[in-house]
Amino acid sequence: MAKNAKISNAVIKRLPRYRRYLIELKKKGVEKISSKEFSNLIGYTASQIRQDLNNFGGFGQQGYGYSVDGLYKEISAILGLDKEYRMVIVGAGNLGQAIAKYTHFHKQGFKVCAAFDINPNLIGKDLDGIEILDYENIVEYVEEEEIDIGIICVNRDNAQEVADKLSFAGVKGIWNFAPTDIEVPSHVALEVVHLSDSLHSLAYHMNDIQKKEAAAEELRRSDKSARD
Amino acid sequence: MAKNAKISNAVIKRLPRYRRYLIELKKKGVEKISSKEFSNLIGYTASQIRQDLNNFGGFGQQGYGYSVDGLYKEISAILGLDKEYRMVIVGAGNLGQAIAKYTHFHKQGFKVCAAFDINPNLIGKDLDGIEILDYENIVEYVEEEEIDIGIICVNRDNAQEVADKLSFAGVKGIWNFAPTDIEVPSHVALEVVHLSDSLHSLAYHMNDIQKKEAAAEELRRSDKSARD
DNA sequence: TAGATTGTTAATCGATTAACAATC
DNA sequence: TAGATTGTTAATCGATTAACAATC
Repeated sequence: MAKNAKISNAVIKRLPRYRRYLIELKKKGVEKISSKEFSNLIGYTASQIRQDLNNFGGFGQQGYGYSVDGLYKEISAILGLDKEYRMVIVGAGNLGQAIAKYTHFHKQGFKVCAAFDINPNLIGKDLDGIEILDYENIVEYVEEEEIDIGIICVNRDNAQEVADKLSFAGVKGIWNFAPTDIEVPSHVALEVVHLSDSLHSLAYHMNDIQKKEAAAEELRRSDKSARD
Repeated sequence: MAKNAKISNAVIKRLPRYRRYLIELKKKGVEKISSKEFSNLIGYTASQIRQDLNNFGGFGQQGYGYSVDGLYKEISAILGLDKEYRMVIVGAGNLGQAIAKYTHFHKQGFKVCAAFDINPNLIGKDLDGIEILDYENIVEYVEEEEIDIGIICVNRDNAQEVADKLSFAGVKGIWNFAPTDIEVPSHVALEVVHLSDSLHSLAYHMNDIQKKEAAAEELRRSDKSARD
């Protein structure tokens, strides 16, 4: 059964992934799956899968496994994906516009209701049905339209100011794409996407692989010369 | 001094963040910082900061602290940011176009050389100086132009095929934005940005906060009625 | 030199994996 | 019922934090 203990973020971060694989299984018509079969598919240990799921409840059946559809529905509910979310984008530059147009989120119940900017050349424009409005009016819009999530796509220097305004206006969550760290009140959830950090991490791993390959090559070379 | 042991990914993921704060400090003209001062700023413990840095070398000086500029340069070098990287985008839809136009990466030495698509309506177009080319020709382009990184912005179903082709063509790293897991050869570095997963995680935390607030409210209510 | 702060070892904490009794 | 597989406790592993000797 469901526990009251705090669930670690490592577990939460795995849930969307479980859910993606369950969607694939459903598509293939698979009706049940054991933790061992799931382990082979998703790459987590069977033990970890059972531990993770048991944080939320006993969704399986001994001797049988887990119902694919049942588990899909449970995880969707845990993540809150049985609800609809209303979002605004702040900063209608390239990234903001791309997210506005990215219909993928809309299909999953995350609706972009409007975008906001301070640039008079952008205000009034339409992005595939999503209007760019004046940032001046964001607080009343968020209140009146009952916006749940604010997406920050402004530059680094303005990110905190936008986060403060969104929090004040009453959003429940902030999705930050600005390349800086921001602070939000404890009643606002914060999720960060640091694209630059991600790219830097990629650069590290690329160089690490190169370095290891060079070292291995050096070893072969010196081995060979020792044999000669 | 630098160790040979494998450095955990948790450490690597913190390096770009250290670097961001060091840039801010440099801007402010701060020349040295102790692990304790850095801890107050960045929010990691002083102990963790010293541990992290000592994975790569003894960059500090006892009794003094760390040189801001020196540490910035060391971390930049560790991440491989003292080099230039040549990138291609595969999939010139909304996201691909946004990344192509996002000049932020270019400033940091990550140059988008071209975008690729199969859509005849897109091929030949120009995205702020970046041309959209025919995906047919991607292998020879990557080879001839010595591309280091492939950015996957195609849909889920085509992501693995694209990853295979990029790996075959000789990229050293793949940055995957497609909402699916892909496999790459061990000599290719892989970094993933799962936007949907991130959004789902945000949804979880929003609902978690709401649930806790509701529970706290309920507690106050029942407390009050017990007192009455 | 005395004070400050690192580099590094030891202790703690938390997350993952293994084992197995419960049970379908 | 026997076999399979979960739910859950125990053991292990790895990452973080604390402590302190080394040293600038």
